[in-house]
Amino acid sequence: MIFDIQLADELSAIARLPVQEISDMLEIPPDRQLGDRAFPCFKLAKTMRKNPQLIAQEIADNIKKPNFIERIETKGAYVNFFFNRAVFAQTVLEDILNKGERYGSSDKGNGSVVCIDFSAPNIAKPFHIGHLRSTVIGNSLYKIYEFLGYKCIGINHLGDWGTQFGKLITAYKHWGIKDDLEKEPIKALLDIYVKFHDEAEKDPSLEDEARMWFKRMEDGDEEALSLWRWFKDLSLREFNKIYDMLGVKFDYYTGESFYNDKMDRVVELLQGKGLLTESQGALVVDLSQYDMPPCMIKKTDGTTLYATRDITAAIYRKETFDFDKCLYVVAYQQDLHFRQWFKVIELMGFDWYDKLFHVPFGMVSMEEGTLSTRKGRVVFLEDVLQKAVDRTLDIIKEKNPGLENKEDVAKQVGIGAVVFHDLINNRIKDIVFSWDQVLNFDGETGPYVQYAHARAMSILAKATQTITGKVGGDLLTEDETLELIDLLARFPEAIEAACQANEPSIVARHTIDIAQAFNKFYKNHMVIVDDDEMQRARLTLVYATAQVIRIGLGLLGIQAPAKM
RNA sequence: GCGCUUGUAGCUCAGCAGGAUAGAGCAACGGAUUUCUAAUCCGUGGGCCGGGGGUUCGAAUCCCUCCAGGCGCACCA
Repeated sequence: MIFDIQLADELSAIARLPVQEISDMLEIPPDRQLGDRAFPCFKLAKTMRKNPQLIAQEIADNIKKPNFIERIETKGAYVNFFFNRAVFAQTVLEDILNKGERYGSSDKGNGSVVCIDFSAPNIAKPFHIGHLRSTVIGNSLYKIYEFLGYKCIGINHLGDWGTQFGKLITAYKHWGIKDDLEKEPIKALLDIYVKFHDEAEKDPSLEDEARMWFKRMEDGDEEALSLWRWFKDLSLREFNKIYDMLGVKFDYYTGESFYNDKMDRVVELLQGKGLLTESQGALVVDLSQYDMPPCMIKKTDGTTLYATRDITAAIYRKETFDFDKCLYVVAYQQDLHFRQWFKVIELMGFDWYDKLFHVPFGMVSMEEGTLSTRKGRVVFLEDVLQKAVDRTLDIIKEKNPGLENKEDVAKQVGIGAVVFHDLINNRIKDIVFSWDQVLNFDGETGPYVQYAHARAMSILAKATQTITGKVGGDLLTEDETLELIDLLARFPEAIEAACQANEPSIVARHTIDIAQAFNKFYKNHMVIVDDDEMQRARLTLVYATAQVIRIGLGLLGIQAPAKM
């Protein structure tokens, strides 16, 4: 934040430490009574060989006070700074007013390219709650990076190739009904897929048939390929329904099949570098000196694997987009897989190996155990979204029956609740799916934030004054007001931190904090009051708050209805 | 067995490039609405920050070790 930099500047002049270091040391006291910012002097004690309390006192006595600091106190080894609340409010709100919906954005990225590989569902398999995380985390990272000036490329690396399609074709040939597939494609595909596994246990020849069909696909057989294409189209149509609901877009849908004709070259490249060794009939890159199992490039039967495709895709993306960073938003189960093939990229001599990042996230399971489509232990995302929307609609009918376009709002809020629920905690945490938690709209939830925003919008609509350029910071000095403004002031830092850690939850948390502070402010201070100046000042704060909440939600891929 | 990861209130979690008395939400109980949306707000109770060692002026945070859970460990993706 600009203030902290200014403060660090002045401190740096006295403490004789670099501004950055000082700025990192600045902290927020545990209690506002102590001050608004604090500078601990313990560390200086060593270099200056002096009692830290004395140092604190010296700093307090000698520092040139920036204009937004009203007074300075010391307590023990801490120098505590108290804001001039009027100046602080004035400056922060002016900044938000000026930047509008770009508040918190920057050009830090300077147009450098970030590829984000996310979502990547398997074709012909239902989109369940486990697939949601990659989708919403990736989508949010896309927006965060873009907001900070990066050029983002969202890639949906569809699971659209492999033996499972041989199975599907076989199953379709035996039991498929075209009408079912057109009507409810995913469910029909899943049905025949499950049936295939049941039948194959009794009649193993079905497996051979499936392999035969996949071989025909790989050989370019038109019948096999057109069925494959049909399945893929049907699936994509279904996936797009969900992506539409979530408001998620991709720049490319280059799935696994896209790299079929590009892998030979990579295998040759590996060969040329002398990295491939034969092991039990398969081709692998030995990684034993890096304490990892070998990375398999070709199976005994000569077909390629996941790693082969990932390596190929990475090289293709580097050549095509010249990315500065490539993020893989994939569950943590695959940690080893990524470490392995990142190492292979390094061994191949590509100096950009350190620009590849696995962004792992925790598992979703059910109380009964891990998700398993085949065992029927699965919750379809569409059902979750639908239930959340239905429940929202019930609540709206009860609480706000006069609301127009109820259905639209219910969608925004219901889906927002599900998305927010997935983004609020650190990505790495496992989630045990619970309807109670997903459908809870109280407290630290998406609807809570949206509600705060709607309240703010409602005030703006009802106000008798309008916002002028004048902020009236001298009227915005109460405790609750300062708390809110300080959170607004620190919002840009939260976005930076989220970007640096590839962690959308940081934005989600901060946005919750703002909503909370706003609700507190709302409770304690009437906005629409007779005093015109006061009304205008508070209105400005309300306007700024709504603006920032909207940005925060937007970065999470969540909408902010004006009424709910 | 080895590797990655998690362990903080009854539950879900934040805090973890060390800093002042460990914070939220949910659940429970008790309050607040003739005023801008009560999907809200206020209050009460609830904690050997997994255990033990170490580093430090200072450790939930860093290091070591142990314990417990999750995940992974070549022909699936």
